[in-house]
Amino acid sequence: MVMKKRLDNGFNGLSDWTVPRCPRSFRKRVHSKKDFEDGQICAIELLASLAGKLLQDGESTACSNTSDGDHSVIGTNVVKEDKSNQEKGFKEKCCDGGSSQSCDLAIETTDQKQNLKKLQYVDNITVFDCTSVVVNSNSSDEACGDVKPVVCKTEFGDYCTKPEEGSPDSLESTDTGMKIINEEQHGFPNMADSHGSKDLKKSPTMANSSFKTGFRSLFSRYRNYFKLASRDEDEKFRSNKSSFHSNSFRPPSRIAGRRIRKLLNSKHWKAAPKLKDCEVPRSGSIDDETRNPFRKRKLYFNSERRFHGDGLYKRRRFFDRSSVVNSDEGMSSESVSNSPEKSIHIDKSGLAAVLHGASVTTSSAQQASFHSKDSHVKFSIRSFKVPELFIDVPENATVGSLKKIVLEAVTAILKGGLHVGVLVHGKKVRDDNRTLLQTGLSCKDNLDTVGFTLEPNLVHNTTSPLCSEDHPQMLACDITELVPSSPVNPVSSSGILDVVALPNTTLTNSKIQDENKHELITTSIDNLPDNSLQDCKALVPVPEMTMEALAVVPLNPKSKRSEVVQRRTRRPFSVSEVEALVQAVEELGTGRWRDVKFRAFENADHRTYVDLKDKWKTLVHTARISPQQRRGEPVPQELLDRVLAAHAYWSQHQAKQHSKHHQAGVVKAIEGSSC
DNA sequence: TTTAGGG
DNA sequence: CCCTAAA
Repeated sequence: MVMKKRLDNGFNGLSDWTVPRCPRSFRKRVHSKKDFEDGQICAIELLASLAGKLLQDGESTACSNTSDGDHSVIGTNVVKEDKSNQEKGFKEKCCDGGSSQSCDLAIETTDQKQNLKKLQYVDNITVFDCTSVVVNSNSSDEACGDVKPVVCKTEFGDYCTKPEEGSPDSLESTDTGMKIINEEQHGFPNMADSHGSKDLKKSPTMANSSFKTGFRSLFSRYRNYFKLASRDEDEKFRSNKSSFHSNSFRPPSRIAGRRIRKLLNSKHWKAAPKLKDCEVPRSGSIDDETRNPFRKRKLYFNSERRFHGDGLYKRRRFFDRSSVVNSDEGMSSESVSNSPEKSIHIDKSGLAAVLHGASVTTSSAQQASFHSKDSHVKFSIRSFKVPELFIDVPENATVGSLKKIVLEAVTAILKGGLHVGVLVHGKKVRDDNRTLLQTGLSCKDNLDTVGFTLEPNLVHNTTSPLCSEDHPQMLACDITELVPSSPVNPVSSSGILDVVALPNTTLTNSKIQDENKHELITTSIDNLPDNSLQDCKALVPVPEMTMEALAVVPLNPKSKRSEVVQRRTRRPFSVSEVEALVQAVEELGTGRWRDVKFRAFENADHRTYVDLKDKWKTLVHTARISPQQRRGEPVPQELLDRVLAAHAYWSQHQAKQHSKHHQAGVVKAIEGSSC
């Protein structure tokens, strides 16, 4: 139930994804000794069936069927999950990103025939303990663009994956899988001609909404991407809205954000509320106009414009969520998909290269597991978040200039260099000299409380056009899992994979290499050849798990704490914000915080209507107490007076309304009873 | 989802 | 700011 819900949210509520799944009994399989034995058999059978399969079908591939595939299990220890939905989600987002014109997103495609041989490759492997391994593997099917992950569990480091039944392009082979990765890094399935684009047409709004997240998710989805989030799309979308009078209108991105937040916070799911489209617009009513003495001016708080003027400006924003949060996000749709390397082009300018090169920062992993025998704490970083780019340009700016700005912004970030921060329980560990043990990072601990952050080296950015917002925040990453103390570099050793070897393509990578060795390591780990699995210690796989997979295989059942959400960073209201708030409340009254939010804090994503309401509450309180008792940034008395005035007015107003309502209700009741 | 109010 | 009941 929860799982389902999450998925739906993660994919913008797409409900038409009929994702076939194997019975829960399969997914929940517990590994036993028998599993181990079966695991042995499995490999052989796989090869056998595979060979037959290769002979059998040449190329006919009904993609829909293949992905649905029956679940005739070869090994009894097979758990399968279908990620096609995610892939689809990505496509939508991606395509939308292209169509929305803030950048030209073109997805390269390789020779598809090359992909025909598409094999399942073992993408990620997680060791939960010395006796169990979870393999999360995918097979790619370019025909439909689906990614078909298979999660298997076996014991003793043995593993097997289940080839897609009926899928000609399934093959059980790990090292071939590596090759595939290699091949596909030069391009990926043409998304335009897949069904993802159809969905786009169906739901433009949704598509639009998913632009940001989609773009953002590129990075984590395709681990060699640079994740770049651009806000301008939905900002624009919102600002195009000419009035606030539609109560039913909800900026999609915000909703998505809320959803995520909700996901993080909710312990239970409620039925979705109905849209109240028929609701009478509240803010525009004549009643308001005539009665509200405050309604005159419109003060729109825009944190950006207010401080930077209307000219071109860019600034960076960073994700302020700690990894603790991200451990949740990790289960979300965004960073889950394991897909072969792909490339993105944003124009032909340098950005593409930057994006590509920066891919190193990504990696994926899920939850931690560890060997209690050795005292090494093993980490694996699921993915780093890259600073979000916040771009605001005049409408009459050219697309070219926009591109340039984006490029500059990205370049500036990358040039600035990065630092790594470590978070434990959402708190930054500043003392570099502390041991992990002292920090609370023992192998016995839940490592999901650990987070790494990428912190831009702002010092070097002085020449950049970027201004940093607030405090330099971190780009949280999802940490997840274990990395052996002396990890092998499968990339170099195997020689198969050069995806991760892209590092030197840009300055970024070398930087990152220097500063984030861990990340590099874990990144490469993703592609461990299976033989490395034999060495439990050397195993540093990074499983990208879907939420479902996660549900299937509770990686760390003990860690309920992983759901602990870090408290939001405190962000005191500035005077200008207060002013905007007061202004809005004067006009709209208390009790309409959503409208207030849209009116005055449209672009201040970090201010929720609840925040505004709370702030108003404290403002009223502040206004009532003596100036000596007030703390924090002093609010001009004039504003406080207005607060009191407005509060008094609206309280009265509300009371009136209330009594009216009451009367009306009474009348109605009387009428009803008299009939 | 939004509002309202306590913590 | 968080949490959550209630709408």
